[in-house]
Parts: sequence; structure tokens; C-alpha cells
Amino acid sequence: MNKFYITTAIAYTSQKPHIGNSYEIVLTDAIARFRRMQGHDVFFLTGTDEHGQKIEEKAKNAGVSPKEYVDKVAGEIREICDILNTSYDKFIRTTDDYHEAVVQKIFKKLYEQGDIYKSEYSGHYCVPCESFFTETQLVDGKCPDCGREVSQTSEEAYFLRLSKYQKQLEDYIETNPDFIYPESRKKEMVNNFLKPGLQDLCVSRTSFRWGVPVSFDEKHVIYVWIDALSNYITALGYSPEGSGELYKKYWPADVHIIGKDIIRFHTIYWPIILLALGEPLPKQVYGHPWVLCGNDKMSKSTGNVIYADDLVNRFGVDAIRYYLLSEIPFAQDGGLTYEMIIERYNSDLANNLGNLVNRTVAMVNKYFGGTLPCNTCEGEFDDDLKQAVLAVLPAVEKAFDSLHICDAAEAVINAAKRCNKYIDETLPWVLAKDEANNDRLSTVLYNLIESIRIIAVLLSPFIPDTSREILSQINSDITSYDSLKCFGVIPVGSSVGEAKPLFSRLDAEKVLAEINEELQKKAKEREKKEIPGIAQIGIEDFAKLDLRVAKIVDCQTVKKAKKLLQLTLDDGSGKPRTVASGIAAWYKPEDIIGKSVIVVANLKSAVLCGIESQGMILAGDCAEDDVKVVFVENMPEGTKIR
RNA sequence: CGCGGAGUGGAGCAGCUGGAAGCUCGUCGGGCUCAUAACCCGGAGGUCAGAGGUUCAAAUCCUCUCUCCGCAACCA
Repeated sequence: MNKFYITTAIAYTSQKPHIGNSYEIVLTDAIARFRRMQGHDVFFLTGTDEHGQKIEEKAKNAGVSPKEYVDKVAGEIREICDILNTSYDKFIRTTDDYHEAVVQKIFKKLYEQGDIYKSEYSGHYCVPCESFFTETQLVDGKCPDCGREVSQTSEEAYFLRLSKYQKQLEDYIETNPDFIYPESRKKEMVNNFLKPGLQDLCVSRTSFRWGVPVSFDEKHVIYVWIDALSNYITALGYSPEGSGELYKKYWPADVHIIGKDIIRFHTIYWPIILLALGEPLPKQVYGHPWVLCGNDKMSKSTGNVIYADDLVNRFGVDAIRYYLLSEIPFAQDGGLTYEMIIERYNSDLANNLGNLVNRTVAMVNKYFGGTLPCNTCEGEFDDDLKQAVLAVLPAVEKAFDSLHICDAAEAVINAAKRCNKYIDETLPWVLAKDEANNDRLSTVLYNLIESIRIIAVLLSPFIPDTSREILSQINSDITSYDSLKCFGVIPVGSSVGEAKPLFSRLDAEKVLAEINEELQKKAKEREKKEIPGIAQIGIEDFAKLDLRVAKIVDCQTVKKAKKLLQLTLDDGSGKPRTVASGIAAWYKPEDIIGKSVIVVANLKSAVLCGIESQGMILAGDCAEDDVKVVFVENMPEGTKIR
């Protein structure tokens, strides 16, 4: 029995995850379940990533301790994993004490062997930016962000020597072509990071406290990614001082399932940490695509967020699992709308699969009282059916091997389709009219029941509850992997149960109307809540802003930046002021030259794509993809706004 | 010229190691009645983004152009 270690990325506990975040665990679960079915000894890990500045801030805003905050969100996340019926073997939290202890040991080991070093001799700190840079990050010896002088001693931090392991990592990627998967992601990593040469990574922070402290230097907190990535081995009982049995058995991971946005951490930093620890590298990292809301990215500000638990309450777990697993492509982002869910639910689950099981079981009951007497009277369509049904397993195997999970789902559903066709070919209701055809009729129904059994078992990685329900209706408990490889293992004479619809058809219009009504209700509630929360600063805070009217005297596009326009402003001071603004998507230079805007005149300057930006101009986020600059009329340059 | 990907019938996608354009949904017509107005068959609908090129033959290879998306940089 081969071991199979599979993981999701651990979910960040800054807020409740939406359906796009939840896609990952469902995808991983399907793979884990399939491998178990094949007889692999599977260990399936998921969990939560709970440290970091963002969480510290969120907790502060919510008026609770970071731990309290994280306990709540981690609870929600785990609940969603359970609602989605995922079969994880372990749920790790980065606040678990054993994890924190091992992370400290890992950090210490890397420090002691010189792979992590204190930055004193190469430290460059930019005071205004509160940022820390390595020698190589400096631009002409100055801060790459603001271009000012940096000082040597103001801040110390620890760095991981990435460059030392670059060659080894490149070799590994070379000799394991499927390590970074899919291929296009590999190219991104190689071309954007490896080829230009890796820069040492800052792996400690002193600007906040919510993290794992460096054991030998307590004012430093370990960088969240070092902390988070280590979960894959701490969960198994890894320790630099000697690892436990689980680790020896399951590491290296067979595949890390992660979102495409964090490929870099998993294919560059993580392997290098492992190389430095002297541990084997994961065999594969699959960066899956995203679930989009229609064509848009799901985001809270747009208000188009959809949560897994809401969907499950409305449509059922298996409907949602099936949707995610069958609709989201292998490498391209997939869409999710209520319309699409209903469409797929009706066509695949209700009409095709559900109806097949229902009509077949009903016929067995109707014509034979639930017990088939014979399966030996073969006819002309039988071989074709058997061949088609037996061909599904190899197709599913192939799809899982290449992580094309939606293709696997499609292959199984197509088998159900083939069965529906077989019913029309063999016309059981015609056979039933003449008792002389009883044997043939029994054989036809037997072939259908056996096909349904195979389909049901193959559906178990995708829709486990439904799979069990189907098997219960046909009254079969033969579910072994080998039993999928030959046709006809259900014994003649066994009886079926009652025919109950698996998925009742949805009336799209009705369901959509209901959903709209609820969404509107929620939107109203939200409006009410948000307004009282605004008055949180005093007049003295506002007075810190120096807002002034300025006229745009020149404007140019910026070569290297898609989003930036470089504005030259007359703010009444007599000196031209340069401001870079991220409005290129909505404004062309000629549209705005000569107009007047409001500029935040006392904002500290910053360098963006090589331009020193001295302030910012005010603009409104009207919608997710619509920004409008605040133009003013009839006010002279330099007018103070308050 | 930073890197990578995508543009295929109304919608969503496959095909892309060159050899008569496919799948699902929708739509139209027919069949059937065991079943959840479900199922089965058939039709209509595409100059495979555009322009060149290689080839006996290109959606599939090469070049250029246009449009979208992602990564990187970055939205002050």
C-alpha cells in the first residue's frame, strides 16, 4: 500500500473564507478520497494560518486579543470544511503549541548552520519607510522605495540565504518537470525569479508581536511564511531534533494543492527551507485556478462574495461539491453564478444521474417486485454498454493522475448518460408487455443496476453522500476498487430498495427570485450598519491633512506601469509638483490636462516605477472597476481645503 | 520590446505531438412513456481574433497586429 500525503494551503484567519477559498479543500478532498479508494494510505492535511500583522490589526479593531480573534475565525473555517464534507485527517493551526515550538527550532537550526543570518553587517534601514533592505536591494546605495539615504544600524533583522540553494532548486525543477504544475506557472517562476537571481529573504519582523518569537532573540518574530509553510512538516511531527513516525512515513508530500497566487512561496521559499534543513522536497505543487463570481474576482468591497455555507444550505453539499469539481477547469479560472449552479444541478444531477437511478430502481420494483431473477439473456446492446461503463475507470484514473479533476467528473456523468441511452435502446417497458421476455428484461435491468453501482462508487470522491444513497437504493455494498474493473459482480437475486428522487429539479426562475430577495434584504441591513461606524477620528486628525487645489499642467503615461499616470501639478507654490496616480485605466493624459484636482500636499513622497511621487490626488472608488478623480472648478491653485 | 496564458457556432469549454471542426447547455423538429415535463434521435448555427508564411494538407507550426487575463513592478 503506497502512502499518499496531500495538503491544502492553510487558510489565513483574517476573515471568513468565501466559496473561492473553499474550492481548494473540496478539490483536495476529491483527490484524497480517490486515492484512498485506490488503496493508498492517505494522509490529508488542512488547517489555518493564524499569525501576522494583518490579524493583529484586525483583532485590535475588533477589540479582542489576537488569540480570541483567531479562535473565532479558525472555528468558522473548520466548520466550513465540515459543512463541505471534507475528509481531512488533521487540522493544524499555526497557534498550536507543538507547531510553534518546532518552528522556533527550525529557525534556530537554520541560524546555527548559517543559512539564516543577522543583518547587522549588511543592514540598511530607511527610517521614513520603516523598511529594511539588503545590499542588493538598494538602488545606487539608497532606499529603493523613496530614494533617500539609508542608515546601517537602525534596525536588525534575520535573512534567509536563498542564493546559496538556487542552483540546487533549479536542478530539482529541471529533473522533476511536473514539480511546478501546471507548466505555465513554472515558466513564471523560472523567468521572473530564478533567472534574475534570488535575493536573500528577510525572515523576521519587529514591527508587530503576533507571531512566533525567535527563541534566541525575543524581540523578533518569525516571518509568517516561514511559520506557515512549516505546517506541512510540523503536522507530521517533524523536528530538527528527531522526527516522529508520521513524518518518516508520509514525508515528502505527494502534492501540495494551493492557489495560483501563492505559487512563489511554495516553489521557491519552501523548497529552499527544506533544502537547508536537509529534508526531501515535495513531489508536486499544483497551483489551481480561481473561482470567479461570473467574470469578476470575488471581493468584499464589491459585495459579490458568496459563502460555501450559504450555498450548501440552499442547494445541498453534493450539489456544491459537484459544481466546483466539474465546472472549474484545470488551469483557467472558472466562473460561479447561481444560474450556472442551477443549470448544472438540473442537467447533470437531476435529469441525468438522479433520473437514471430513479427510473431504473422503479422498474426493478415494478416489473420484478424488487428482485431480479436472471442476468444471462444477452442482447445486442449489452456489450456496448459494458464496454462504455468499464472504460470510465481508466479515464478517471488518467484524469486524477494529471489533476484534471473536472474531466474525471465528466467521464463518470457520461457513463450515466450512456445508461439512459441503453434504456431507450432496449425498451424495457416494451419487453414487460410479454412474459416471454422476462429473462431479457431482467438482464437489461441487471446491467443497469450493475452500471449504476460502478457509477455510484466512482462518484464517491465527488459526491460521497449521494454515492452512499445510490448504493443504498440499489442495496449494494460492493465498493472495492477491484470491483470496478469487471462487470457483473452484483449477485443475481439480490433485491433493490425503494426508489427515491436523489435531486429534485429546481425551478430556476423561482430560486433566483428568492435569492435576489434575500440579497436585497442583506444589502439594506448592511447599509444601516455601516453609517454609524464612520465617526472615528477627531478634528485634530483631519487637521493633519494638507489638502490643496492644484491644476494639472502636464500629464504623461508611464512606460513600465500599466496603472500609473505621471502628473505635473501647479499647486500655487510656484514649484511644479510631480504626482504618480494609479488612474491610467480610466483617464488619458489629454483628458485631464488643464483640470484642477485636490492634492494631499503633505503626504510623504515615494518612488513608484522610478518616479518620485510627491503626494496623491483624491479620487473616488465608485465601484470595483470604476474610479473617478475629484475635479474642482473655479478654485485657484493652492486653495486650502478643509 | 519584463514573463506567461487566452481569443473556436447564442453561452461555457475540449481539440493545438498538423490529415475531412467536437462536447455540454440553450434552441428547433421528431421519438418514447419506465422515470424527476425527465430520457433518446435528428436539424440549424462557426471564414477556429485578424494579416502574412511553411506544407500536398493548419484551429493545430512560424512571423506580425489587435483584444482580454494572470505573474512581476506597482494603484501614495
